[in-house]
Amino acid sequence: MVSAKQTFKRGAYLYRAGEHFQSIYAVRTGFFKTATLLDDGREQVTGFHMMGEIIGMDAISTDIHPCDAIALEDSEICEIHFSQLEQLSRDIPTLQRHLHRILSREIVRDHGIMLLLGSMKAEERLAAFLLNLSQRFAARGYSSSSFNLRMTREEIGSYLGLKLETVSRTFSKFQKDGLISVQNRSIELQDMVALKRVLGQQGCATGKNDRI
Amino acid sequence: MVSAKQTFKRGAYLYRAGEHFQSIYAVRTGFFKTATLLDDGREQVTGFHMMGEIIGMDAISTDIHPCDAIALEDSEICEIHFSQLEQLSRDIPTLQRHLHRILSREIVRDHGIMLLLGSMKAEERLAAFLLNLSQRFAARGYSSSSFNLRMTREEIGSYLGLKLETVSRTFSKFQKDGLISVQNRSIELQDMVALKRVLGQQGCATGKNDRI
DNA sequence: CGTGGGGTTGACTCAAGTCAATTTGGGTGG
DNA sequence: CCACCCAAATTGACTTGAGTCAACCCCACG
Repeated sequence: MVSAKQTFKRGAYLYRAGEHFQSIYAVRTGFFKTATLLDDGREQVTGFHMMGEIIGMDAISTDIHPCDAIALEDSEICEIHFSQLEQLSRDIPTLQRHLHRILSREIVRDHGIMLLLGSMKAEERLAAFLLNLSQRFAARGYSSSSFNLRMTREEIGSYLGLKLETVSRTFSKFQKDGLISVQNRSIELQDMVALKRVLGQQGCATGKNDRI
Repeated sequence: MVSAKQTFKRGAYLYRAGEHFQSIYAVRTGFFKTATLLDDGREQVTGFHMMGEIIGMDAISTDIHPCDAIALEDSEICEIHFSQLEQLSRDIPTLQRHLHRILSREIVRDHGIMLLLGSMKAEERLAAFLLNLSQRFAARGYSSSSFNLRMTREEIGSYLGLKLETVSRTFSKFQKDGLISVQNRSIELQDMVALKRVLGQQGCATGKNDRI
């Protein structure tokens, strides 16, 4: 069912919008973004995906991938043939349950982002974003306070519903206030408590280990 | 598996956030909203659900309902016991596939809303909202151009990431421009082409029969 | 009949977008 | 190895769309 690992260079497409759906993919190492190209040419980022996360589940409903998946750094992927997975999950109830949980979790995550996009302001969005990345790195055994962003300011902005200038300005403000230290893609969270306070003031629950 | 229909009066809770998950629910007649209560007391609407749609799938991942589901008018519900559904879908591959499609479709819909919230402005959001409702009514054999809103301006705003005043103002503007006719909850779409143009200018694909 | 929740409208404010100028830094080819 | 180049990032000045606050209307309902 799980084919051999495949590797993808930075910038390579795992799949493209419009392609026929056959498999979902588990990120083994590296970092991906998923994004849809809008009619007017702009790109909307729908998610960032790191080690251990599953990509491609949004294609099950139509058998067509609705978005692109692009490696943001050299990455390794496990392809999971979906109809084989379905077959197997018929015989293994716990696998079946696990699959359903994963699908459902994706829905919950999306609701979290809807919340963020619908009711938070720029600083809160960025704080939520950084804390979420931090948690996900921590859960994978990396530093929770110091990491490299794999994506551009524009991609962050697209994901968070902000313009790249706003992302940049907000990072600068956080740095000025001593919450973080940024230089280019490398980030250090210097005062997580304060970052959480930025979030907390507007009241948004961030799922613990979840991609927001 | 499918228990007898249950009825819910307007304002009644189908389930509440925090309750244990056991079943998903198919709306037979009526209209529901799902919403989460934020820490600060405000409510965030995550969806509106009408005849034929399934509610509660976001609870599969944790076995706890993450949001409330509330009837916006007198409604009938079919409860679907989820572990029985899983059991059955082990024996009926087409049912299994159908379930997966439904779960995946929910993800796709959420991505659509993320798009809306992240990149559209007020008029575009409202136009998308109205056209989406119109499509869903049409798909169920009701008029696509004339219907009653079941929700308040505040609930629409919460769903679309706008304040109720903005919703009201934008309706008024649409009316002034001859795109729609509103009085209170009753809406008539008078110029769908123009409404689609409002959408089109920013470039957002609206799924055909999908709840956005 | 009141009363109150839902809705509309206006005046004002401000957060974020836009436009533009500059700096930085990584990658490439000579 | 260096110089150049271009994409990414930063910062400033200005604009604007939507939020805020407030007054008011209008039914529906007790």
